[in-house]
Amino acid sequence: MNGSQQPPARLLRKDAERNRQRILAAAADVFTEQGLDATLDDVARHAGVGVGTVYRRFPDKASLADALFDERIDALAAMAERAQAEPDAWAALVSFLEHSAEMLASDRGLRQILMFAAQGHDRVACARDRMRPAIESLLKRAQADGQVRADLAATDIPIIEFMLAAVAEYARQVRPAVWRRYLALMLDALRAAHPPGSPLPEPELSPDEMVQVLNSNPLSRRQAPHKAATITVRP
Amino acid sequence: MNGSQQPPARLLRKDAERNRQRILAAAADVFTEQGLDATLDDVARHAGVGVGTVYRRFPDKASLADALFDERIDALAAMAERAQAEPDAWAALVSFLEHSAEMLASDRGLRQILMFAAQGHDRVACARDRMRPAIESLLKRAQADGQVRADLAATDIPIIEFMLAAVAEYARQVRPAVWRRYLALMLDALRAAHPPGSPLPEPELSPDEMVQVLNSNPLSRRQAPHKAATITVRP
Amino acid sequence: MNGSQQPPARLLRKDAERNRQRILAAAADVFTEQGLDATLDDVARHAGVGVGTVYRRFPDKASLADALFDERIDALAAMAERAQAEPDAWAALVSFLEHSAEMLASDRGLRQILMFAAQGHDRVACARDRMRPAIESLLKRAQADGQVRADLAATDIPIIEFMLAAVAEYARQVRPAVWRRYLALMLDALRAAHPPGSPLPEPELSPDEMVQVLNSNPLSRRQAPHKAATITVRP
Amino acid sequence: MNGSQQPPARLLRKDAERNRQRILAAAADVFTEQGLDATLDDVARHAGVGVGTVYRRFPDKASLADALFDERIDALAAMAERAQAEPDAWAALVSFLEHSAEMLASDRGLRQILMFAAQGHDRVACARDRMRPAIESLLKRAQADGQVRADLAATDIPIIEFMLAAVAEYARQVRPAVWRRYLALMLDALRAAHPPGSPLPEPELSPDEMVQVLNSNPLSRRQAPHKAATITVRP
DNA sequence: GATGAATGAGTATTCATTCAT
DNA sequence: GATGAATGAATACTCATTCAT
Repeated sequence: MNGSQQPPARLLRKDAERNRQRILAAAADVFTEQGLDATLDDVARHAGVGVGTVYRRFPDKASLADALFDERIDALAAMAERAQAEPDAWAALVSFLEHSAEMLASDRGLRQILMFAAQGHDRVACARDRMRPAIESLLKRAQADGQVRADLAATDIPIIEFMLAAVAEYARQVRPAVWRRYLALMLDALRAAHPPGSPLPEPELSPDEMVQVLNSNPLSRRQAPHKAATITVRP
Repeated sequence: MNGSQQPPARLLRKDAERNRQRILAAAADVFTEQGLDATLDDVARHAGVGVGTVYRRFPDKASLADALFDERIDALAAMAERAQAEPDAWAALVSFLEHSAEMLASDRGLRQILMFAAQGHDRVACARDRMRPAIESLLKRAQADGQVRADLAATDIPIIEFMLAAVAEYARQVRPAVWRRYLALMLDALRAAHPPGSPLPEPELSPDEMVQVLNSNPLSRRQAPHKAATITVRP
Repeated sequence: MNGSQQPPARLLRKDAERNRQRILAAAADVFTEQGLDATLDDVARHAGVGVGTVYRRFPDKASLADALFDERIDALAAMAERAQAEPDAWAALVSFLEHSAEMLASDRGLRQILMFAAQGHDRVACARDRMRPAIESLLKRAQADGQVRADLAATDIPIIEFMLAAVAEYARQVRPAVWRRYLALMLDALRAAHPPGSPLPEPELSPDEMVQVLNSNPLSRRQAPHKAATITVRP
Repeated sequence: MNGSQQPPARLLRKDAERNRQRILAAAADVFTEQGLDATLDDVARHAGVGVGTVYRRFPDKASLADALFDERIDALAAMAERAQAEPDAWAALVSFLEHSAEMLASDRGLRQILMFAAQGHDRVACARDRMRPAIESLLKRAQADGQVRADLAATDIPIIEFMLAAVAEYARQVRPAVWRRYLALMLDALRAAHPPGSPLPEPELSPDEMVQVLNSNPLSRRQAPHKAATITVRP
């Protein structure tokens, strides 16, 4: 999907890299099927390696989820960039929203990572950063064309995706495509042609706040992963 | 304790009912604060009863969550009914959406129940049924007045609530009120005044499907816990 | 040994108390045989209960060790008090040192608790406090009689015990009684009759420092046991 | 790497010896800081080699610790010999006791090896043997001068060191120098000038017994790791 | 020879649920 | 009926040791 596979900083031995890929693939499978509650033992079994191997590549469960997230964000970023090619600004934005929602709708693990997982670290921030310019450009262009309301911000886009992902998760067993209905609703809301009922009452989340949101979510509670000093205050 | 004194069944039931209420109240508190991950021991402690008592009243954790859900749905239904009093049809609908979203935004447990919990039984279906007429009436009236697009269905309303709840959960630590921004967007989408960008592409979830959705969600999935027999042979 | 069994603050149900005692006895056995590295599963198995039961009574492994320590300290305190009965001040001190070293020499678990375990909490401090008066009185009396050098402090006594325990641990398999040789040496060092080679070069550990020592030892690293706030400082 | 070029065995051994030294140095560092619980990966990383290389040079962790012990015993032996230079016999003995205790006090790993580690092989016995003559000579000379009690044996000296090491380990975080206090006490006990309270009650450990002690200590106990076969039958 | 990847039994701890008192 | 004691499978993660590259 995202062609040039982002290799882990230092090049791994060929077999190690193969295992790394196996693990990521297994994690994708297992998380997609069972959600993030799946055990790493399960992932390891699926990958045909020992748990130790999983832990050698990813310091903990959250990191594995992050890596997956990271990889998928690349795919989303690529989508955002591909969408720019679209001649019509509105069509470009819609195309991005639709394709990325399709991606979210078809991958339970990704959905859950998006909804719950996150990392106090740079990877996710980086990932977000990688997406942001493309999204901003899509949005600005549509706003410049007068096709999208001016009070919409770039950070609204991922949140809208998030809402659609929530619907997809909710109805996944019964009507996996029903999120399209709400995407259509949302698109109507984004149009600028009509006078909005009222100015949007809350400022958008700033990029900083987006990071904080991620850091405040469950999987992030990751205790100081590597030799961090821990001070304990008794209640 | 009062073993020898056999009180009439009625009275006992009254006593039991008091316990049941205590437990529900405690569960509300505890789940609201900590989400559904709170332990039943915690709930029991809050309620001032033993865990055993909780299990006497509710067959398992999911059922307790269901009962809570059930209760809150009553509150939502009441809200929907109160909203009818509003003279303006649009204002009535908005009032309902806003107040119920406020309720969801302030109660983590309820949010999680809405998002994940459910149990395939009649209680939840009944609960939904209780809400439906009021919601339908709110919606129909606003549609009749031409204030809301005609292709909106009654089942869309809870799903919109659900989307807002997802946002509230997501941003709870950082911007607990940001859901209002997306409510405003949604309201613009609901207005009928403007020509919709396109007809809504997916039919709404039917009431039956809403029930199925609940039945398909995590807390229900509880398969007979994996009880694998393990035989250990020493060398 | 220490007659009136110190009951856990709140009275336990009879069966629960029985289990508690079983667990303590099993822990004593197992720790004595294998040292503190024994697993709690092992202790539970020895006690004929499930691990969960052990965890119900003792929040973690260290607490179990503490409880044991606590119990034994009672026995030591009793010894110190019994020793007071001895008419001769020197004989009293020697009797205490000897009997308590015997106790340490015969119980590997106790030795290891003394050497490594400890608790950031009050139990151990309390335990120490329980012993201190008796030890101080034994020592002061012998010093008043001119039988023990004046520069010896009450906190030196437990440390001397500790040194003997270390020897006992070291030689346990080969010459379990050899500690007596070093006790005799030590006793000679304690005598005041002769002019000391030089004043003792380091001040004794103050009672406060004794507590700190315990708190700084491995088993204490016990992370905030119950809902303590944890602040994590990245390196 | 240099596969095709077959260097003479000697050269390889030289290279290997350099690695061996690196590993020992790294182990010294790491064990000194963190004690024997440090992982071999850590040691290897510090040494700038792979774990495999460590295993090529030392059959297991215990052997590495042994080798270190071995090396340090050399340093101790050197100390003992240097101490002989001291003109006064008592001063020579004190100098040795003090300097070797200082060494133990400043090296956690060495302390732990002394206290716990050992391996039933010849190396450690040899090491002990290397020290013995110097210690015996120091002691005999002081006894001949009438400065040290006659019933003291050469094997008492390492045990006294051991006791001081135990104190140093115990109080390391709070009062790292407090062992000097107990050294001073011990020195008073060693003096022959005064009539001993009583003859020492246990014979000293014989050199043979010293070896047995080492062989009986924890790191050796390593039983064939419990490898229990586990068969899991799903219901 | 050197490397570091792979292994997997082992550990402390949690929590839904059952059952004796 | 109520209580809370008991249970034990399950989970994330570690590390000594082996082995393919």
